[in-house]
Amino acid sequence: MDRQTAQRQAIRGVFESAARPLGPIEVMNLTRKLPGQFPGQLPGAGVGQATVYRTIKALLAEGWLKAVDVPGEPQRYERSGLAHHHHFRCRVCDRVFDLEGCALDGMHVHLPRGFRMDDHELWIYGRCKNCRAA
Amino acid sequence: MDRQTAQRQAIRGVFESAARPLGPIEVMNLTRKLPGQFPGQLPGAGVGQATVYRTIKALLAEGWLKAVDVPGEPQRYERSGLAHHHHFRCRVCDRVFDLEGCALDGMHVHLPRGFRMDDHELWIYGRCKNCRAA
DNA sequence: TCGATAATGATAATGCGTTATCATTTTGAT
DNA sequence: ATCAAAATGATAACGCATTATCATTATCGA
Repeated sequence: MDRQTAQRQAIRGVFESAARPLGPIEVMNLTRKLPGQFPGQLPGAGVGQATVYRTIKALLAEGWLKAVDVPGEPQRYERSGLAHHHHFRCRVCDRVFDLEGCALDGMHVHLPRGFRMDDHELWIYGRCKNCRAA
Repeated sequence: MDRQTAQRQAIRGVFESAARPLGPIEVMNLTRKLPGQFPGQLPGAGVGQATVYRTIKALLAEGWLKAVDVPGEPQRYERSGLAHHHHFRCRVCDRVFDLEGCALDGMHVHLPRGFRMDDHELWIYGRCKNCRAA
């Protein structure tokens, strides 16, 4: 991860403009929609999936990305350093969106005696704006 | 699923006494601990994993079991018909426990305009009683 | 008790997400 | 501009959970 390539720029760009967690294939498809991202790029061309996986791995290692464990699905990834937040998964288009804030702030969660809570994760399921309209 | 067998009894029994969601391999291992569950059972014998998978599938189909989607892991299963509840995952022993009640009761979750919430899921991570002591 | 047939279990096969391979291309320091 | 080293991408290989296969065994109605 020490050379600058058009593919890596494209991948970082996709994450930065997404504002939602993306899976590897999602990333690959989004790079195909970037027009003329790199020199000599054919229309509709993009980044190969091996490169997407490799680059995500490297971006995780350097802390630029963070894994999001989606219940019942393979991992997606989002930019790290975002404020504490949770996610919404649309049951129609299957995309995951960021939600602002945390409904649990200051809330008390009742645990069995002797259990200790280190962390939590909240998932909201429903229909996103697009899929509700459709 | 129309014959009564010792294996099916054993599997149902394991779920009933577990009070927590179990994965197929977990179920298989637990059946090995049942002493003399079925005629001619050797000590430490249990139910084969093909049978565990098949039986879980059947119990899901008849509504006796319900899938639990654990973030970042394969599905586990629990008895259906339980009251609304959430889960605790111990980061040491990796077991999942039921929590009573719901911290979100009556809470307001802020969604982007146009989004609709149908359902939600809360995961608490930490150390269970056993692993905290150890 | 008998016998049709459903269930079991060892094992092979599948599906899918991810990683490794390797020939080719690109980068960036000289 | 040159060139060693790194990156890419097509594809093969892998790991893992799950499902299918099929010979053997168990069930339960007649």
